[in-house]
Amino acid sequence: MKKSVKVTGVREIARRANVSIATVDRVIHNRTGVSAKTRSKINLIIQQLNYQPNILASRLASKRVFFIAVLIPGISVETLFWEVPLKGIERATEEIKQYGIQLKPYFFDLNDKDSFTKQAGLILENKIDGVLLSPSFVEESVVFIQACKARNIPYVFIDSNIPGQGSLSYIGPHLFKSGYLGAKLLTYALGEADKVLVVNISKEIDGYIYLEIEKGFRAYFKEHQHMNGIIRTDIKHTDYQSIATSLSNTLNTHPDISAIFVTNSRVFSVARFLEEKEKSKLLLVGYDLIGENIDYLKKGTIDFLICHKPEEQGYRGVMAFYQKLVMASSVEKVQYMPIDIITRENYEFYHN
Amino acid sequence: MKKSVKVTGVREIARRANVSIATVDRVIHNRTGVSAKTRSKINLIIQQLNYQPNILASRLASKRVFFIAVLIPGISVETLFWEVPLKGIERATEEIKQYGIQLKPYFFDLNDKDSFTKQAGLILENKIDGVLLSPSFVEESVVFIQACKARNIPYVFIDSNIPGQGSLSYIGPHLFKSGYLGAKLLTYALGEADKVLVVNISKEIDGYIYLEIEKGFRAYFKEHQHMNGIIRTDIKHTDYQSIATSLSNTLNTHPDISAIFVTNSRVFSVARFLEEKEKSKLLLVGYDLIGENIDYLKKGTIDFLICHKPEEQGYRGVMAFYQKLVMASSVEKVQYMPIDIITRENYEFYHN
DNA sequence: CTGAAAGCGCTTACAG
DNA sequence: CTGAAAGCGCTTACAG
Repeated sequence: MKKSVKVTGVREIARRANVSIATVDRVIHNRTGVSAKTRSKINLIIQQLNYQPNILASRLASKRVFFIAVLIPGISVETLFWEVPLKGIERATEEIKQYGIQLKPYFFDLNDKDSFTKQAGLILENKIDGVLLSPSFVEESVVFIQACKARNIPYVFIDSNIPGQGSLSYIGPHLFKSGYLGAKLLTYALGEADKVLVVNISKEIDGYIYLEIEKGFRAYFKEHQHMNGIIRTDIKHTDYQSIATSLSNTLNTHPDISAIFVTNSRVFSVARFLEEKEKSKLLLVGYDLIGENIDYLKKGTIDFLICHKPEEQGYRGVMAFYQKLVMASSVEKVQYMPIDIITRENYEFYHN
Repeated sequence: MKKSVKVTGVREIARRANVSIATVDRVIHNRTGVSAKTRSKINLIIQQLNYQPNILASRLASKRVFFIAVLIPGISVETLFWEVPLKGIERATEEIKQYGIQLKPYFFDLNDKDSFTKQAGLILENKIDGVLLSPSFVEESVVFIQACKARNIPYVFIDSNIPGQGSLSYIGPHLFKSGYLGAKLLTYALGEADKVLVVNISKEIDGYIYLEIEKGFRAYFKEHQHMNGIIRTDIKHTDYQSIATSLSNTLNTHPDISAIFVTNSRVFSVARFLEEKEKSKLLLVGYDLIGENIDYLKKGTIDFLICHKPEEQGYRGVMAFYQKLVMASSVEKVQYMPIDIITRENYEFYHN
């Protein structure tokens, strides 16, 4: 059997540099213990040959396993949404487990900032090579990623971003433009003098996410010089009764509201209210393809749902680490997801 | 250095079966030259161990290269659309070339059935392991895939389907539902008595694709008991003058048309006509995010573009073969693409 | 029908 | 700071 004919492997580099392949390996992986002279000689040859390491051989020979911590909200009745990114994370994990990447999930409670901090602390106790996280709580996230930085652990944001924090990547929506599109969708049912209602149902009303979405929403109306008044309602209690009471008040005060924009996935509660009050004709737009929302979309109570490819966010989040750690290639710093417009005519193709 | 501790590799199987690893390899790959007895003994052990071959090692050791032929329309001014699937094909190829998959493109002319048949003939002259094709010409495609079947070559359809032909996979839109959604989009600007116009600009007016789309389109109006009349115009010559003349006639005959649906990417020509005649206010819906369409979308002359993820179609088409040939795993028979609704507010996130 | 051995292109202790 | 050699888990001629 003939010796390798590959003229661009470590063996060939070693031959040209007059060193052993072990030394070549040290240079390729930037390890210590090589004289500056040897190092630069080898680097030159690597350039000349345009050497691309064989990932298969590399992963096969190496026993090293990369551990990636995943810090996202746990799945509850209230946050079914997070099922879907998790599914994407699992799909990616399945695809690349052969390459020695292992995921460790840490779930926090979206109603409890402390749970985030606690899980973040647990992550730091272990030896990990990366963190995939949803920075739902901005301040707590910043504290955590400072600690990651100090330890030289790369991190990737999904779902929402904290700009300027040096993340390996952000994978998620352009929130401003998402709100902007939401406003546009409302206009399909808007008379000249009609008012629109923005509903925010969340304990975290001042969160970065909602602020960005609302900015985009208002920008649309401003740019298009629509004279329609924008009413805003904040509902801090997420139980149905609180929501119904609040909406009842608002709609009584402003009978000329003809379209409603809900800034998150709790739009189904608004849909329920409209059905009960027989106001289903109001145009209703909200977020996310969760089961309850789909029901109202099918019935026509919800007219549009906006989605940001949650499954793909999870998938790409894991893949970002695969690219960096296994392939040693660069990762796009910002990966905006499409802002999908979902109606009852096309929702089935976005499900899962 | 310790011997492998992996208790589930070929070595362990060989040890348990009291044979050499070469024989195990023969059984794993269903090769001949193993006695029935030995074969079943080994298969049993494989089951017991739930053995999963190490793809890395397998591809590293094997010098075999899989050749996949790609049979799609060439890119011309008229068919810029096909740039995008090709991009997806190239991206996938780049990702998996390490695994010994090589692509060979064959381009045909969408205006010339013979060119399809000719390229198909060229493909069959070579030794190939799979074909990725757009079955733009149904009859010619059927002839070709019969030949593939006879040679046991798997094939994958993208962009449009020929159902019941035993393809490894179909990756593309659900055309009926795409037309159905198109109809829905038109209704956002429809008065009770308005008429809608369906425009088909193509030499191949009776193609399977257009028929399916139109079926879905008409189904929507029927199901929703809209009384709006549907006018249909076929334009067999794709130059602008022919299109303008034809549209001019139709719109003069039916001044009550308020919305237009173009069944393919040539919607930009209709947009140009509307602008020139100062009829930009008509609602206009068409297909595909090609440059010229984007221009009119931005200006508001085109209101909606429908897209079916052309880049992903190409990407997944290649990956289907990777899954089958390299991973030896199963492939989903039908992979419907989302039917994306594109407006000027969200188009940028679908581009490329 | 079956097996021994070389090899795929890397990485990893270990010895010096 | 450097190198020789074993090994990762498979596949592939070749010999019998």
